[in-house]
Amino acid sequence: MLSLLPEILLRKKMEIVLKEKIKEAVKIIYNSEVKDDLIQIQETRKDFKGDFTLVVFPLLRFSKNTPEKTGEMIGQYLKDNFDAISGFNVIKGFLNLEVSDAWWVDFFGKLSLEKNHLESCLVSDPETILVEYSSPNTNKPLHLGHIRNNLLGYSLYRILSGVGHKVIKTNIVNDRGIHICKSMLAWQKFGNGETPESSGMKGDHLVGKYYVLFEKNYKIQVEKLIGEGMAEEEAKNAAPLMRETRDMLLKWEAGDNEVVSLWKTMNSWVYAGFDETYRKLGVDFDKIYYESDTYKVGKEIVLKALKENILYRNEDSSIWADLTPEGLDQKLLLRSDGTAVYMTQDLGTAVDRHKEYNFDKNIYVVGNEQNYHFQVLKALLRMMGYQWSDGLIHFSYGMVELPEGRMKSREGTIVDADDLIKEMQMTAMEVSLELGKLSDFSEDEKHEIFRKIGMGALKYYILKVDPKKNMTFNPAESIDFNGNTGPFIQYTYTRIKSVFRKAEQMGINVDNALYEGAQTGQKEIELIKLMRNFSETVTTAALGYSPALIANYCYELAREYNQFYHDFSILGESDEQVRNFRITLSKVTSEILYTGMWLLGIEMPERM
RNA sequence: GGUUCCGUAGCUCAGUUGGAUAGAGCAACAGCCUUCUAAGCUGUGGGUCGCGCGUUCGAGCCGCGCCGGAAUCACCA
Repeated sequence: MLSLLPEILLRKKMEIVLKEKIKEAVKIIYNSEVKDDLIQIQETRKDFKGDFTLVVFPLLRFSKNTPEKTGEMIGQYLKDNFDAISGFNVIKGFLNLEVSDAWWVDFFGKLSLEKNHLESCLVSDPETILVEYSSPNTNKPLHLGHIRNNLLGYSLYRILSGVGHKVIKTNIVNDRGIHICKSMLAWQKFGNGETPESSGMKGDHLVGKYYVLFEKNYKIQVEKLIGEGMAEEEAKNAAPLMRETRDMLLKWEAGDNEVVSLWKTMNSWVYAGFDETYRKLGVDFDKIYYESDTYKVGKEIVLKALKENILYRNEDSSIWADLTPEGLDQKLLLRSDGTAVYMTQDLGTAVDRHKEYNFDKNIYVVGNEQNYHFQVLKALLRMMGYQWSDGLIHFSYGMVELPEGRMKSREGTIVDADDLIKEMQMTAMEVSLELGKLSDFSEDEKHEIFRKIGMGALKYYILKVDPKKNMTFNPAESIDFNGNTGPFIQYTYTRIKSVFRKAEQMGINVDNALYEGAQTGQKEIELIKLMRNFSETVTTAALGYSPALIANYCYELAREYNQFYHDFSILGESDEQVRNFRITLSKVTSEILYTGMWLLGIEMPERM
């Protein structure tokens, strides 16, 4: 259980103190001891007057009175005995408590002094957490699905390290296996020595081209065999290309020079391509694992478990686990020809990692299509006696679909990551140029801004959705920069920055704007209330692995600020105290927006 | 068929220990720039929260049963 540090207590203080006061009230008025969980305090809904609301229904057993009367009694007690409460009203069974403006302003004063708004979110018991994300295959370029994966993984890293954990970003590269051999074989057969240099193609795209070429020719062979009267399953196995691929995999595992050399060359092309895409996405890794290393560890583990009779060998000498006692199925761990499967290497990777980092948690950012795989992985490790398998967490996120349905390589509907990134930045450029606010910037500066806006739009669009859910990626909608979007939040931020530039011109010191005794309005209080929720949102996001909570929070704060900005003049305010108060309000808003977006891996431009 | 997940406005999504009259954005329509950035703000319309039963003072949220959809159950990864 998470214990609260003093910083978060500050933010939660009102609820905690209120609870104590209400317990006191019930004790004095009704002579009863109340348990904590019967005192339900929530923020008052906007359509009612008040700041905090006590749900009185659970207390009726003590008052033996109507909800209205009970609310009245407790409300009156609080008003009389608690300075911060300036008034109350009772509607049905809800006691709405009004907190004095002075309390809010005082709270905001403390908030504005925080150097880093994440301090209030720090956990008291930091853990060592590995976050594995991206996990590409080296036979194809990255696509939209990988983008969601990378953005979620990276944001998770920011959030978890932001609240104080020691986080290691890892990537496991799927650089071996039958699928890799397919591209290699196709290149050997049809490539005529083509390289990224000779073709001018990005390496990962070039290799992907040969993978597609393989599938195309393989399909023709299979159809031909079926036409000759062979059953489909048999034809798939008997097709010459498939046999050659399997041979190649055997040679690879045996360390055949020619095959290994080709493999190294083609992989290096792919890595160069991936590095470029990662750089554009703004993600990176502390440690990269290669399955070409870990599958060996996996094999050893499997063979050891076989000796211990945890696994069994089939007649054809393939090795299996019987997971039926766990409610799962039989699982193959080594093929009859002795080669490893996906699960084998994942076993090896997990054991390797635990040896190296002794992690508390190992979070796998992997799509929900692999839910079963991770259920099996955990069960296997448990079976084999690895206690730490409890720390394996499958961060299972939903698929990205297009308005017309799933992406299908067959139908050419795969959204390529590089294309998409480029398109978003182009759109940002078009919109910016049309609005024409950046005419005094150099070309380089402008492009840096377009990049931030384009990526901000893309990242926010994807991260605002609950990771667990499948999402629809609507291209037309994703390039809309109005409403609940990344650019909307960036825009709010740049507006504040713009105010500060103006303030500077006017000779006003933004960092030290004193506002003692400033009169506040309802809108200002609303903003303070929202800002108060930041640390709790981040904490919940960290515990629930949900960047979406932070995204939606940022949106809400930006929307609230924009209303404030629209309704009130900041620098034009004649009362200096009020003006300074609004300046500080703007400053803290910009800080929180910046930090929130930072947790999502989204950069903020200073102007747009 | 087994397992897991999902179903909220025309569309995309919020709605976290069960709480008041279920919220945003997009799209449509009507307004607001001599003012700190209109990528903004305001307003209007739009809902049997898939259906039914149950638990509860109270259910979008919890339980059971249906209906609809997705994923998975490979000697693929």
